Amino acid sequence: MKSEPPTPRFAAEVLVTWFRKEGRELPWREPDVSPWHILVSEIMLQQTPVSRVAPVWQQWVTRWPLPSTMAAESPATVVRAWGKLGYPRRALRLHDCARTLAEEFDDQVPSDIDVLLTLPGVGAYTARAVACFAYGQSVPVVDTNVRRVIARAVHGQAEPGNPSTNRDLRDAAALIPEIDGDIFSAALMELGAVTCTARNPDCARCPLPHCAWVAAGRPPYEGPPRKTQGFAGTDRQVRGRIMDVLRTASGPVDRSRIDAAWLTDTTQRDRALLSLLTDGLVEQTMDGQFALVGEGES
DNA sequence: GAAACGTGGAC
DNA sequence: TGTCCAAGTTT
Repeated sequence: MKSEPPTPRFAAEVLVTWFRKEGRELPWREPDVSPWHILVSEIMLQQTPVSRVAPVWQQWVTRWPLPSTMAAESPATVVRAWGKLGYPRRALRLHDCARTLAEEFDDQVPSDIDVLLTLPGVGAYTARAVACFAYGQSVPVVDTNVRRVIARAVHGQAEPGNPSTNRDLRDAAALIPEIDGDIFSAALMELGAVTCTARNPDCARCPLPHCAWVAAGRPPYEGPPRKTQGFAGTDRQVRGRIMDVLRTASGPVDRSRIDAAWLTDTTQRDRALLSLLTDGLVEQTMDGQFALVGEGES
């Protein structure tokens, strides 16, 4: 007899059960982790792998137990503690966020998605991740993993097309069960992170009772080539070099130290430095030296 | 919607 | 060795 695809409800129960048994024991998933610390983990995890986030997050939890304790620090201190997680503007925004929470939210992280969205560095993903993981709300949480799982299991495509927040949220919302919706959202992400991965999806271990992509014979991705972002020789690399000099230094440095960080193209070097000043990551001191913003404040 | 934005591990 | 990829947000 012909077997129908299982109902979404059935698939959801299977996935929730799988997650409870197989889900990774990540430090921010431990009981009694505060919403503030979950928010910190989510910001750090934006485009940065779990393995690199974990040790830094552990230090931050101990060092800054409340938004107000972080807000009391200079931006330079926070950016330096951010280390080499990448995209240091995130550290700056998180510091801003801490200040906002301390001053306007009584040191508490709001639970309402629309309020969360007003916080610096908090976008469509992070707002829902906090609502779901910190407050147990049954809401769709769409990251790159979820988009990939839905592309495969639901749409039968090897890879998702270009992101579309509204469409992606609708897709994910349609799958959420009435019971354990928060666990389900976490499970969907986890499946994409550990099993339904970008490179070598481990279909043999997939708990889903039905996958449209597998049913179609795992056809290769058909669609416009996705834009790959280079790095070597870009302004981003130069910014990274300059930030590394400033993070490593204990205080303001001479212009010559900045210049030594990128010798091949002085125009590009100047442009990168200017962009760091514009971003508010770097500042120039009265005597013409350069430093992480707020260096010497606290 | 496109482009910019770090860093390092894996293949 | 070079490309791909990682719990996205902002402009």
